[in-house]
Amino acid sequence: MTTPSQVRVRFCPSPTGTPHVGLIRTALFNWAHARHCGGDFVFRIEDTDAARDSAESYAALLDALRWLGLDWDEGPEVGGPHGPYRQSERRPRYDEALAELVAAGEVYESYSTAAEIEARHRAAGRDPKLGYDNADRELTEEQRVAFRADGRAPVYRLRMPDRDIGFADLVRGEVSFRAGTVPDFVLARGDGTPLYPLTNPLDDALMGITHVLRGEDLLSSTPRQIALFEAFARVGIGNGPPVYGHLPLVTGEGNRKLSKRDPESDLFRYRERGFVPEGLLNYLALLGWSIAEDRDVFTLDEMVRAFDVTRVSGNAARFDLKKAEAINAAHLRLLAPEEFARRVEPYLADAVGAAGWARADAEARRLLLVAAAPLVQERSVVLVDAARMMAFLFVAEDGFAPDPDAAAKNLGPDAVPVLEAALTGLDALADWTATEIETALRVALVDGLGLKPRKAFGPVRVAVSGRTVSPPLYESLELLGRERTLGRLRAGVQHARGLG
RNA sequence: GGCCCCGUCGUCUAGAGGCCUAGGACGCCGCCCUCUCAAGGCGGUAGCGCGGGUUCGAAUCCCGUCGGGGCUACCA
Repeated sequence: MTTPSQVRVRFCPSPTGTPHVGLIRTALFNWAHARHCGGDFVFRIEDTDAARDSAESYAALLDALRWLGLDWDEGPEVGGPHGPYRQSERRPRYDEALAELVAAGEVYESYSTAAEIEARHRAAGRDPKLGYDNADRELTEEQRVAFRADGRAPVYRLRMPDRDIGFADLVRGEVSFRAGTVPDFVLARGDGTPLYPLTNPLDDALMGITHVLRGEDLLSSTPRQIALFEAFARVGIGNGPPVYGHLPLVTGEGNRKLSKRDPESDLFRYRERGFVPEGLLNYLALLGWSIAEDRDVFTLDEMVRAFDVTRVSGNAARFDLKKAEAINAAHLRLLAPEEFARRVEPYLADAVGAAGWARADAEARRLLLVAAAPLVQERSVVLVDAARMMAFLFVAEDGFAPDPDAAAKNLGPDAVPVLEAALTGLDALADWTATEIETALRVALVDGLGLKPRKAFGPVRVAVSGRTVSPPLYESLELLGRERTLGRLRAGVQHARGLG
Protein backbone atom coordinates (compact mmCIF):
# COMPACT_ATOMS: atom_id res chain seq x y z
CA MET A 1 0.00 0.00 0.00
CA THR A 2 0.87 3.64 -0.03
CA THR A 3 3.25 5.13 2.46
CA PRO A 4 2.34 8.65 3.63
CA SER A 5 5.54 10.17 2.27
CA GLN A 6 4.89 8.79 -1.18
CA VAL A 7 3.95 11.45 -3.71
CA ARG A 8 0.52 10.89 -5.20
CA VAL A 9 -0.90 13.29 -7.74
CA ARG A 10 -4.02 13.04 -9.84
CA PHE A 11 -5.50 14.16 -13.08
CA CYS A 12 -9.25 14.39 -12.79
CA PRO A 13 -11.01 15.81 -15.83
CA SER A 14 -14.73 15.70 -16.37
CA PRO A 15 -15.69 14.03 -19.63
CA THR A 16 -17.29 16.91 -21.45
CA GLY A 17 -16.35 17.98 -24.93
CA THR A 18 -12.99 17.27 -26.46
CA PRO A 19 -9.64 17.30 -24.62
CA HIS A 20 -8.24 20.79 -24.30
CA VAL A 21 -4.57 21.78 -24.54
CA GLY A 22 -4.73 23.56 -21.18
CA LEU A 23 -6.11 20.43 -19.60
CA ILE A 24 -3.33 18.38 -21.14
CA ARG A 25 -0.71 20.82 -19.89
CA THR A 26 -2.10 20.20 -16.39
CA ALA A 27 -1.97 16.44 -16.96
CA LEU A 28 1.62 16.74 -18.17
CA PHE A 29 2.81 18.70 -15.14
CA ASN A 30 1.12 16.29 -12.77
CA TRP A 31 2.56 13.32 -14.61
CA ALA A 32 6.03 14.86 -14.74
CA HIS A 33 5.91 15.62 -11.04
CA ALA A 34 4.88 12.06 -10.22
CA ARG A 35 7.55 10.55 -12.42
CA HIS A 36 10.22 12.92 -11.16
CA CYS A 37 9.43 12.03 -7.57
CA GLY A 38 8.89 8.35 -8.21
CA GLY A 39 5.31 8.82 -7.10
CA ASP A 40 1.93 7.74 -8.43
CA PHE A 41 -0.10 9.36 -11.15
CA VAL A 42 -3.78 8.72 -10.52
CA PHE A 43 -6.31 9.22 -13.28
CA ARG A 44 -9.86 9.85 -12.12
CA ILE A 45 -12.94 10.70 -14.13
CA GLU A 46 -15.25 13.28 -12.58
CA ASP A 47 -18.50 12.36 -14.26
CA THR A 48 -21.06 13.48 -11.74
CA ASP A 49 -22.96 15.64 -14.18
CA ALA A 50 -25.00 13.20 -16.23
CA ALA A 51 -26.43 15.99 -18.34
CA ARG A 52 -23.08 17.11 -19.73
CA ASP A 53 -20.87 14.05 -19.54
CA SER A 54 -20.55 11.78 -22.53
CA ALA A 55 -19.10 8.39 -23.37
CA GLU A 56 -17.35 9.84 -26.43
CA SER A 57 -15.62 12.41 -24.29
CA TYR A 58 -14.56 9.74 -21.81
CA ALA A 59 -13.06 7.67 -24.63
CA ALA A 60 -11.36 10.76 -26.02
CA LEU A 61 -9.67 11.44 -22.68
CA LEU A 62 -8.16 7.96 -22.56
CA ASP A 63 -7.22 8.17 -26.21
CA ALA A 64 -5.47 11.49 -25.60
CA LEU A 65 -3.41 10.33 -22.66
CA ARG A 66 -2.42 7.12 -24.40
CA TRP A 67 -1.48 8.91 -27.60
CA LEU A 68 0.72 11.26 -25.62
CA GLY A 69 2.28 8.49 -23.59
CA LEU A 70 1.17 9.87 -20.24
CA ASP A 71 0.62 6.57 -18.49
CA TRP A 72 -1.33 6.31 -15.26
CA ASP A 73 -0.65 4.08 -12.28
CA GLU A 74 -4.25 3.94 -11.15
CA GLY A 75 -7.42 4.74 -12.99
CA PRO A 76 -9.80 3.66 -15.71
CA GLU A 77 -8.92 0.38 -17.42
CA VAL A 78 -5.92 0.03 -15.11
CA GLY A 79 -7.60 -0.24 -11.75
CA GLY A 80 -5.90 0.23 -8.42
CA PRO A 81 -6.50 -0.06 -4.69
CA HIS A 82 -8.70 3.04 -4.48
CA GLY A 83 -11.17 2.33 -7.24
CA PRO A 84 -13.49 2.71 -8.84
CA TYR A 85 -11.95 5.70 -10.58
CA ARG A 86 -15.09 7.10 -12.12
CA GLN A 87 -17.12 9.27 -9.81
CA SER A 88 -20.35 8.02 -11.32
CA GLU A 89 -19.52 4.69 -9.64
CA ARG A 90 -18.61 6.11 -6.24
CA ARG A 91 -21.91 7.48 -5.02
CA PRO A 92 -22.10 5.41 -1.80
CA ARG A 93 -18.86 6.98 -0.56
CA TYR A 94 -20.24 10.48 -1.05
CA ASP A 95 -23.48 9.70 0.74
CA GLU A 96 -21.61 8.19 3.65
CA ALA A 97 -19.18 11.07 4.02
CA LEU A 98 -21.97 13.61 3.81
CA ALA A 99 -23.94 11.80 6.52
CA GLU A 100 -20.89 11.79 8.79
CA LEU A 101 -20.28 15.46 8.22
CA VAL A 102 -23.91 16.27 9.00
CA ALA A 103 -23.85 14.11 12.11
CA ALA A 104 -20.73 15.88 13.32
CA GLY A 105 -22.30 19.29 12.79
CA GLU A 106 -19.72 20.25 10.15
CA VAL A 107 -22.43 20.50 7.53
CA TYR A 108 -25.91 21.94 7.92
CA GLU A 109 -29.14 22.23 5.99
CA SER A 110 -29.68 25.57 4.33
CA TYR A 111 -33.02 26.76 3.01
CA SER A 112 -32.26 30.26 1.78
CA THR A 113 -32.97 30.97 -1.84
CA ALA A 114 -30.73 33.21 -3.94
CA ALA A 115 -33.42 35.87 -3.95
CA GLU A 116 -33.72 35.83 -0.16
CA ILE A 117 -29.98 36.10 0.29
CA GLU A 118 -29.77 39.03 -2.05
CA ALA A 119 -32.71 40.73 -0.40
CA ARG A 120 -31.03 40.44 3.00
CA HIS A 121 -27.86 42.04 1.62
CA ARG A 122 -29.82 44.91 0.15
CA ALA A 123 -31.79 45.45 3.35
CA ALA A 124 -28.54 45.65 5.28
CA GLY A 125 -27.00 48.02 2.75
CA ARG A 126 -24.42 45.45 1.64
CA ASP A 127 -23.30 44.53 -1.82
CA PRO A 128 -25.99 42.17 -3.13
CA LYS A 129 -23.36 40.17 -4.96
CA LEU A 130 -21.61 39.09 -1.79
CA GLY A 131 -23.01 35.59 -1.95
CA TYR A 132 -24.47 33.42 0.75
CA ASP A 133 -24.58 35.11 4.18
CA ASN A 134 -24.40 32.02 6.40
CA ALA A 135 -27.86 32.89 7.67
CA ASP A 136 -29.02 29.30 8.10
CA ARG A 137 -26.20 28.17 10.35
CA GLU A 138 -28.20 28.09 13.53
CA LEU A 139 -31.62 27.08 12.31
CA THR A 140 -33.65 25.31 14.96
CA GLU A 141 -35.33 21.99 14.34
CA GLU A 142 -38.70 23.80 14.42
CA GLN A 143 -37.60 26.15 11.68
CA ARG A 144 -36.36 23.28 9.54
CA VAL A 145 -39.61 21.44 9.96
CA ALA A 146 -41.50 24.56 9.00
CA PHE A 147 -39.44 25.02 5.84
CA ARG A 148 -40.02 21.43 4.84
CA ALA A 149 -43.72 21.73 5.55
CA ASP A 150 -43.56 24.67 3.18
CA GLY A 151 -42.35 22.30 0.50
CA ARG A 152 -38.80 23.64 0.50
CA ALA A 153 -35.76 21.38 -0.05
CA PRO A 154 -32.49 22.30 1.64
CA VAL A 155 -28.96 22.21 0.35
CA TYR A 156 -26.08 21.03 2.50
CA ARG A 157 -23.44 23.60 3.33
CA LEU A 158 -20.10 23.35 5.06
CA ARG A 159 -19.61 25.51 8.10
CA MET A 160 -16.50 27.55 7.24
CA PRO A 161 -14.09 28.34 10.06
CA ASP A 162 -14.00 31.93 11.23
CA ARG A 163 -10.33 32.58 10.55
CA ASP A 164 -7.96 33.47 7.76
CA ILE A 165 -7.10 30.51 5.58
CA GLY A 166 -3.63 30.49 4.12
CA PHE A 167 -1.43 27.92 2.48
CA ALA A 168 1.96 27.59 0.86
CA ASP A 169 1.29 27.25 -2.83
CA LEU A 170 4.02 25.37 -4.67
CA VAL A 171 4.11 27.86 -7.51
CA ARG A 172 2.85 31.05 -5.88
CA GLY A 173 4.21 30.95 -2.38
CA GLU A 174 2.06 32.03 0.56
CA VAL A 175 -1.55 32.70 -0.40
CA SER A 176 -4.08 33.82 2.16
CA PHE A 177 -7.81 34.45 2.19
CA ARG A 178 -9.25 36.68 4.87
CA ALA A 179 -11.73 35.38 7.38
CA GLY A 180 -15.30 36.09 6.39
CA THR A 181 -14.62 36.38 2.67
CA VAL A 182 -15.45 32.80 1.87
CA PRO A 183 -19.10 31.91 2.54
CA ASP A 184 -20.36 28.51 3.60
CA PHE A 185 -20.69 26.59 0.35
CA VAL A 186 -22.91 23.88 -1.01
CA LEU A 187 -21.69 20.27 -0.92
CA ALA A 188 -24.86 18.50 -1.97
CA ARG A 189 -28.36 19.12 -3.13
CA GLY A 190 -31.32 18.54 -0.86
CA ASP A 191 -31.97 15.16 -2.47
CA GLY A 192 -28.46 14.18 -1.50
CA THR A 193 -26.88 14.56 -4.95
CA PRO A 194 -23.23 15.21 -4.22
CA LEU A 195 -21.63 18.13 -6.03
CA TYR A 196 -18.12 18.75 -7.25
CA PRO A 197 -17.12 20.79 -4.18
CA LEU A 198 -17.66 17.63 -2.13
CA THR A 199 -16.65 14.85 -4.49
CA ASN A 200 -13.37 16.29 -5.69
CA PRO A 201 -11.76 16.83 -2.28
CA LEU A 202 -13.36 13.70 -0.85
CA ASP A 203 -11.88 11.49 -3.53
CA ASP A 204 -8.54 13.19 -3.10
CA ALA A 205 -8.72 12.39 0.61
CA LEU A 206 -9.88 8.83 0.01
CA MET A 207 -7.25 8.21 -2.63
CA GLY A 208 -4.42 9.60 -0.55
CA ILE A 209 -3.57 12.41 -2.94
CA THR A 210 -0.63 14.38 -1.57
CA HIS A 211 -0.17 17.09 -4.19
CA VAL A 212 -2.84 18.91 -6.14
CA LEU A 213 -1.49 20.65 -9.21
CA ARG A 214 -4.27 22.39 -11.09
CA GLY A 215 -5.15 25.51 -12.99
CA GLU A 216 -5.12 28.91 -11.41
CA ASP A 217 -8.82 29.17 -12.16
CA LEU A 218 -9.32 26.95 -9.12
CA LEU A 219 -7.19 29.01 -6.78
CA SER A 220 -10.12 30.76 -5.17
CA SER A 221 -11.78 27.47 -4.31
CA THR A 222 -8.77 26.39 -2.28
CA PRO A 223 -9.79 27.85 1.09
CA ARG A 224 -13.08 26.00 0.81
CA GLN A 225 -11.27 22.78 0.05
CA ILE A 226 -8.85 23.24 2.89
CA ALA A 227 -11.73 23.77 5.31
CA LEU A 228 -13.39 20.64 3.95
CA PHE A 229 -10.26 18.53 4.29
CA GLU A 230 -9.99 19.67 7.88
CA ALA A 231 -13.59 18.70 8.49
CA PHE A 232 -12.94 15.32 6.86
CA ALA A 233 -9.99 14.74 9.14
CA ARG A 234 -12.13 15.52 12.20
CA VAL A 235 -14.59 12.80 11.22
CA GLY A 236 -11.77 10.41 10.47
CA ILE A 237 -11.48 10.74 6.71
CA GLY A 238 -8.00 11.34 5.32
CA ASN A 239 -5.07 13.24 6.74
CA GLY A 240 -5.98 16.85 6.09
CA PRO A 241 -5.32 19.08 3.09
CA PRO A 242 -2.87 18.14 0.37
CA VAL A 243 -0.17 20.49 -0.86
CA TYR A 244 -1.42 22.76 -3.62
CA GLY A 245 0.27 24.18 -6.68
CA HIS A 246 -1.72 26.44 -9.00
CA LEU A 247 -0.46 26.38 -12.53
CA PRO A 248 -0.66 29.44 -14.76
CA LEU A 249 -3.61 29.63 -17.10
CA VAL A 250 -3.12 28.90 -20.78
CA THR A 251 -4.56 31.79 -22.74
CA GLY A 252 -5.39 32.51 -26.35
CA GLU A 253 -5.79 35.72 -28.29
CA GLY A 254 -6.66 38.63 -26.05
CA ASN A 255 -5.15 37.01 -22.96
CA ARG A 256 -8.36 35.21 -22.16
CA LYS A 257 -8.38 31.79 -20.65
CA LEU A 258 -8.49 29.29 -23.49
CA SER A 259 -11.90 27.63 -23.36
CA LYS A 260 -13.24 24.49 -24.93
CA ARG A 261 -15.10 26.75 -27.29
CA ASP A 262 -11.88 28.01 -28.86
CA PRO A 263 -10.95 25.84 -31.83
CA GLU A 264 -7.22 26.19 -31.13
CA SER A 265 -7.73 24.50 -27.78
CA ASP A 266 -8.72 21.17 -29.33
CA LEU A 267 -5.92 18.68 -28.75
CA PHE A 268 -6.92 16.39 -31.58
CA ARG A 269 -6.67 19.18 -34.08
CA TYR A 270 -2.92 19.04 -33.54
CA ARG A 271 -2.81 15.30 -33.95
CA GLU A 272 -4.76 15.56 -37.18
CA ARG A 273 -2.26 18.03 -38.57
CA GLY A 274 0.60 15.77 -37.66
CA PHE A 275 2.00 17.10 -34.44
CA VAL A 276 3.91 14.31 -32.74
CA PRO A 277 3.46 13.74 -29.00
CA GLU A 278 7.08 14.69 -28.31
CA GLY A 279 6.61 18.04 -30.03
CA LEU A 280 3.29 18.96 -28.52
CA LEU A 281 4.27 17.90 -25.02
CA ASN A 282 7.56 19.78 -25.28
CA TYR A 283 5.73 22.91 -26.32
CA LEU A 284 3.12 22.54 -23.59
CA ALA A 285 5.90 22.12 -21.04
CA LEU A 286 7.24 25.49 -22.09
CA LEU A 287 3.99 27.12 -21.05
CA GLY A 288 5.10 28.02 -17.56
CA TRP A 289 8.26 26.00 -17.24
CA SER A 290 11.74 25.99 -18.71
CA ILE A 291 14.41 23.34 -18.58
CA ALA A 292 17.43 25.60 -18.94
CA GLU A 293 18.47 29.11 -19.76
CA ASP A 294 19.54 28.36 -23.32
CA ARG A 295 17.50 25.40 -24.44
CA ASP A 296 13.90 24.66 -25.21
CA VAL A 297 13.87 21.42 -27.18
CA PHE A 298 13.98 18.37 -24.96
CA THR A 299 12.61 14.87 -24.57
CA LEU A 300 10.01 13.70 -22.08
CA ASP A 301 12.72 11.83 -20.19
CA GLU A 302 14.78 14.95 -19.89
CA MET A 303 11.73 16.78 -18.64
CA VAL A 304 11.03 14.15 -16.01
CA ARG A 305 14.58 14.37 -14.74
CA ALA A 306 14.57 18.15 -14.54
CA PHE A 307 10.98 18.93 -13.60
CA ASP A 308 10.44 20.92 -10.43
CA VAL A 309 7.00 22.39 -9.76
CA THR A 310 8.36 25.09 -7.56
CA ARG A 311 10.15 26.44 -10.63
CA VAL A 312 6.92 26.88 -12.54
CA SER A 313 6.08 30.45 -13.43
CA GLY A 314 3.02 32.14 -12.00
CA ASN A 315 2.08 34.11 -15.07
CA ALA A 316 -0.51 33.14 -17.60
CA ALA A 317 0.97 31.79 -20.82
CA ARG A 318 -0.29 32.46 -24.31
CA PHE A 319 -0.55 29.46 -26.62
CA ASP A 320 1.56 30.45 -29.64
CA LEU A 321 0.97 28.23 -32.66
CA LYS A 322 4.12 29.42 -34.44
CA LYS A 323 6.33 28.40 -31.58
CA ALA A 324 4.46 25.14 -31.13
CA GLU A 325 5.11 24.37 -34.78
CA ALA A 326 8.77 25.22 -34.50
CA ILE A 327 9.19 22.90 -31.55
CA ASN A 328 7.30 20.15 -33.34
CA ALA A 329 9.49 20.60 -36.43
CA ALA A 330 12.57 20.21 -34.27
CA HIS A 331 11.24 16.92 -32.91
CA LEU A 332 10.38 15.71 -36.40
CA ARG A 333 14.03 16.21 -37.35
CA LEU A 334 15.13 14.31 -34.27
CA LEU A 335 13.31 11.11 -35.24
CA ALA A 336 15.27 8.24 -36.74
CA PRO A 337 14.22 7.73 -40.40
CA GLU A 338 12.54 4.41 -39.62
CA GLU A 339 10.57 5.98 -36.84
CA PHE A 340 9.70 9.01 -38.91
CA ALA A 341 8.51 6.68 -41.66
CA ARG A 342 6.31 4.85 -39.19
CA ARG A 343 4.77 8.12 -37.99
CA VAL A 344 4.03 9.57 -41.43
CA GLU A 345 2.51 6.41 -42.79
CA PRO A 346 -1.09 7.05 -41.76
CA TYR A 347 -0.91 10.59 -43.07
CA LEU A 348 0.65 9.39 -46.29
CA ALA A 349 -2.05 6.80 -46.84
CA ASP A 350 -4.43 9.68 -46.53
CA ALA A 351 -2.53 11.93 -48.94
CA VAL A 352 -2.11 9.19 -51.54
CA GLY A 353 -5.64 7.90 -51.27
CA ALA A 354 -6.62 4.79 -49.39
CA ALA A 355 -7.35 2.72 -52.51
CA GLY A 356 -3.99 3.30 -54.19
CA TRP A 357 -2.20 2.89 -50.92
CA ALA A 358 -3.69 -0.51 -50.21
CA ARG A 359 -2.73 -1.79 -53.64
CA ALA A 360 1.02 -1.26 -53.25
CA ASP A 361 3.44 -3.86 -51.95
CA ALA A 362 3.84 -3.11 -48.27
CA GLU A 363 7.51 -3.97 -47.90
CA ALA A 364 8.61 -2.08 -51.02
CA ARG A 365 6.54 0.83 -49.82
CA ARG A 366 8.16 0.76 -46.43
CA LEU A 367 11.67 0.76 -47.88
CA LEU A 368 10.84 3.67 -50.15
CA LEU A 369 9.34 5.52 -47.21
CA VAL A 370 12.41 5.05 -45.07
CA ALA A 371 14.65 6.16 -47.92
CA ALA A 372 12.57 9.26 -48.52
CA ALA A 373 12.25 10.13 -44.85
CA PRO A 374 15.52 12.03 -44.39
CA LEU A 375 14.68 14.13 -47.43
CA VAL A 376 11.41 15.43 -46.00
CA GLN A 377 12.08 15.41 -42.28
CA GLU A 378 13.88 18.72 -42.25
CA ARG A 379 11.30 20.21 -44.59
CA SER A 380 8.25 19.51 -42.47
CA VAL A 381 6.61 21.30 -39.62
CA VAL A 382 3.89 18.69 -39.20
CA LEU A 383 3.45 15.21 -40.61
CA VAL A 384 0.80 16.36 -43.04
CA ASP A 385 3.48 18.50 -44.71
CA ALA A 386 5.72 15.49 -45.01
CA ALA A 387 2.98 13.32 -46.46
CA ARG A 388 2.07 15.89 -49.08
CA MET A 389 5.67 16.35 -50.06
CA MET A 390 6.40 12.68 -50.54
CA ALA A 391 3.05 11.58 -51.95
CA PHE A 392 4.30 11.77 -55.57
CA LEU A 393 6.61 8.83 -54.86
CA PHE A 394 3.69 6.64 -53.88
CA VAL A 395 0.91 7.44 -56.29
CA ALA A 396 0.39 5.02 -59.12
CA GLU A 397 1.23 6.39 -62.55
CA ASP A 398 -2.37 6.33 -63.71
CA GLY A 399 -3.27 8.46 -60.74
CA PHE A 400 -0.49 10.99 -61.14
CA ALA A 401 -1.22 14.51 -62.36
CA PRO A 402 0.76 17.66 -61.70
CA ASP A 403 -0.83 20.36 -59.60
CA PRO A 404 -2.67 22.64 -62.08
CA ASP A 405 -1.12 25.87 -60.76
CA ALA A 406 2.36 24.43 -60.77
CA ALA A 407 1.85 23.07 -64.28
CA ALA A 408 0.51 26.40 -65.55
CA LYS A 409 3.69 28.14 -64.37
CA ASN A 410 6.24 25.50 -65.28
CA LEU A 411 4.88 23.28 -68.01
CA GLY A 412 4.15 25.78 -70.76
CA PRO A 413 5.64 25.67 -74.30
CA ASP A 414 9.01 26.94 -72.97
CA ALA A 415 9.35 23.72 -71.06
CA VAL A 416 9.30 21.47 -74.12
CA PRO A 417 13.03 21.74 -75.01
CA VAL A 418 13.97 21.52 -71.34
CA LEU A 419 12.04 18.34 -70.72
CA GLU A 420 13.18 16.78 -73.97
CA ALA A 421 16.82 17.49 -73.19
CA ALA A 422 16.36 16.06 -69.73
CA LEU A 423 14.71 13.00 -71.19
CA THR A 424 17.58 12.41 -73.62
CA GLY A 425 20.23 12.93 -70.97
CA LEU A 426 18.57 10.70 -68.40
CA ASP A 427 17.65 7.99 -70.84
CA ALA A 428 21.32 7.51 -71.63
CA LEU A 429 22.32 7.01 -67.98
CA ALA A 430 23.96 3.73 -67.09
CA ASP A 431 23.63 4.13 -63.33
CA TRP A 432 20.42 5.52 -61.90
CA THR A 433 21.88 7.31 -58.90
CA ALA A 434 21.43 10.80 -57.58
CA THR A 435 24.96 11.87 -58.49
CA GLU A 436 24.70 10.49 -62.01
CA ILE A 437 21.31 12.11 -62.40
CA GLU A 438 22.68 15.44 -61.26
CA THR A 439 25.55 15.27 -63.72
CA ALA A 440 23.29 14.30 -66.60
CA LEU A 441 20.80 17.06 -65.87
CA ARG A 442 23.49 19.71 -65.50
CA VAL A 443 25.15 18.66 -68.70
CA ALA A 444 21.89 18.58 -70.59
CA LEU A 445 20.23 21.69 -69.20
CA VAL A 446 22.82 24.03 -67.72
CA ASP A 447 25.70 23.36 -70.09
CA GLY A 448 23.64 22.21 -73.06
CA LEU A 449 20.82 24.74 -73.05
CA GLY A 450 22.67 27.43 -71.15
CA LEU A 451 19.93 27.71 -68.52
CA LYS A 452 20.32 28.95 -64.99
CA PRO A 453 19.94 25.98 -62.64
CA ARG A 454 16.83 27.50 -61.17
CA LYS A 455 15.19 27.77 -64.57
CA ALA A 456 16.46 24.41 -65.72
CA PHE A 457 15.14 22.28 -62.89
CA GLY A 458 11.76 23.88 -62.41
CA PRO A 459 9.96 22.08 -65.27
CA VAL A 460 11.61 18.79 -64.39
CA ARG A 461 10.55 19.14 -60.78
CA VAL A 462 6.94 19.86 -61.64
CA ALA A 463 6.74 17.19 -64.32
CA VAL A 464 8.05 14.56 -61.94
CA SER A 465 6.82 15.58 -58.47
CA GLY A 466 3.80 17.53 -59.58
CA ARG A 467 4.69 20.45 -57.34
CA THR A 468 6.96 23.48 -57.30
CA VAL A 469 8.15 22.50 -53.84
CA SER A 470 9.62 19.06 -53.52
CA PRO A 471 12.37 17.13 -51.80
CA PRO A 472 15.79 17.56 -53.45
CA LEU A 473 15.39 16.78 -57.14
CA TYR A 474 18.15 14.27 -57.91
CA GLU A 475 17.39 12.14 -54.90
CA SER A 476 13.71 12.33 -55.73
CA LEU A 477 14.33 11.02 -59.24
CA GLU A 478 16.53 8.27 -57.95
CA LEU A 479 13.80 7.13 -55.58
CA LEU A 480 11.11 7.40 -58.20
CA GLY A 481 13.09 5.13 -60.49
CA ARG A 482 14.06 5.33 -64.12
CA GLU A 483 10.86 4.14 -65.71
CA ARG A 484 8.48 6.25 -63.71
CA THR A 485 10.69 9.32 -64.07
CA LEU A 486 10.97 9.02 -67.83
CA GLY A 487 7.28 8.33 -68.11
CA ARG A 488 6.39 11.44 -66.16
CA LEU A 489 8.83 13.52 -68.19
CA ARG A 490 7.19 12.29 -71.41
CA ALA A 491 3.79 13.14 -70.02
CA GLY A 492 5.24 16.52 -69.11
CA VAL A 493 6.31 17.10 -72.69
CA GLN A 494 2.82 16.29 -73.86
CA HIS A 495 1.38 18.69 -71.34
CA ALA A 496 3.84 21.41 -72.34
CA ARG A 497 2.88 21.02 -75.98
CA GLY A 498 -0.68 21.65 -74.97
CA LEU A 499 -1.67 18.06 -75.54
CA GLY A 500 -1.81 17.11 -71.89
C1' G B 1 -18.76 45.37 -6.64
C1' G B 2 -16.00 41.62 -3.48
C1' C B 3 -12.01 38.03 -2.98
C1' C B 4 -7.54 36.20 -5.12
C1' C B 5 -3.46 35.80 -8.70
C1' C B 6 -0.06 38.01 -12.18
C1' G B 7 3.11 42.13 -14.41
C1' U B 8 11.10 41.18 -18.18
C1' C B 9 11.47 41.91 -26.01
C1' G B 10 5.13 41.07 -30.26
C1' U B 11 4.99 35.78 -27.79
C1' C B 12 7.12 31.89 -24.22
C1' U B 13 10.83 32.52 -20.86
C1' A B 14 16.25 33.05 -18.04
C1' G B 15 17.00 36.18 -13.97
C1' A B 16 16.57 33.82 -6.37
C1' G B 17 20.33 42.15 -4.63
C1' G B 18 26.35 43.11 -7.67
C1' C B 19 27.91 37.66 -12.85
C1' C B 20 22.71 42.49 -16.58
C1' U B 21 25.78 47.07 -21.44
C1' A B 22 19.19 42.07 -19.19
C1' G B 23 20.52 35.87 -21.79
C1' G B 24 17.81 32.10 -24.92
C1' A B 25 13.79 30.56 -28.11
C1' C B 26 9.67 31.57 -31.57
C1' G B 27 8.32 35.48 -34.87
C1' C B 28 10.05 39.34 -38.08
C1' C B 29 14.15 41.67 -41.24
C1' G B 30 18.96 41.18 -43.84
C1' C B 31 23.12 38.27 -45.61
C1' C B 32 25.58 33.44 -46.68
C1' C B 33 24.69 28.49 -48.54
C1' U B 34 21.49 26.67 -52.54
C1' C B 35 18.02 22.64 -57.96
C1' U B 36 12.58 24.39 -55.21
C1' C B 37 11.38 24.43 -50.14
C1' A B 38 13.54 23.71 -45.81
C1' A B 39 17.53 22.87 -42.56
C1' G B 40 22.11 25.23 -41.21
C1' G B 41 25.49 29.58 -40.44
C1' C B 42 26.07 34.89 -39.54
C1' G B 43 23.95 39.56 -38.28
C1' G B 44 19.85 42.73 -36.88
C1' U B 45 14.93 44.29 -34.53
C1' A B 46 12.66 44.50 -29.76
C1' G B 47 11.70 44.24 -23.09
C1' C B 48 12.38 44.98 -16.84
C1' G B 49 4.35 49.19 -16.62
C1' C B 50 4.78 53.64 -13.36
C1' G B 51 6.03 56.14 -8.59
C1' G B 52 8.11 55.92 -3.99
C1' G B 53 11.16 53.55 -0.56
C1' U B 54 15.16 49.78 1.65
C1' U B 55 20.44 49.28 0.17
C1' C B 56 27.04 51.26 -1.24
C1' G B 57 24.18 48.72 -5.20
C1' A B 58 17.29 46.80 -7.29
C1' A B 59 14.70 43.47 -13.14
C1' U B 60 15.38 41.04 -8.40
C1' C B 61 13.13 43.12 -1.57
C1' C B 62 8.90 46.46 0.56
C1' C B 63 4.77 49.92 -0.19
C1' G B 64 1.61 52.34 -3.40
C1' U B 65 -0.37 52.93 -8.11
C1' C B 66 -1.79 51.51 -12.86
C1' G B 67 -2.75 47.48 -15.99
C1' G B 68 -4.11 42.37 -17.13
C1' G B 69 -6.44 37.89 -15.55
C1' G B 70 -9.30 34.33 -12.60
C1' C B 71 -13.28 33.25 -9.35
C1' U B 72 -17.77 35.01 -7.49
C1' A B 73 -23.93 28.24 -9.52
C1' C B 74 -28.04 23.58 -6.11
C1' C B 75 -21.56 23.05 -13.58
C1' A B 76 -17.06 20.73 -13.12
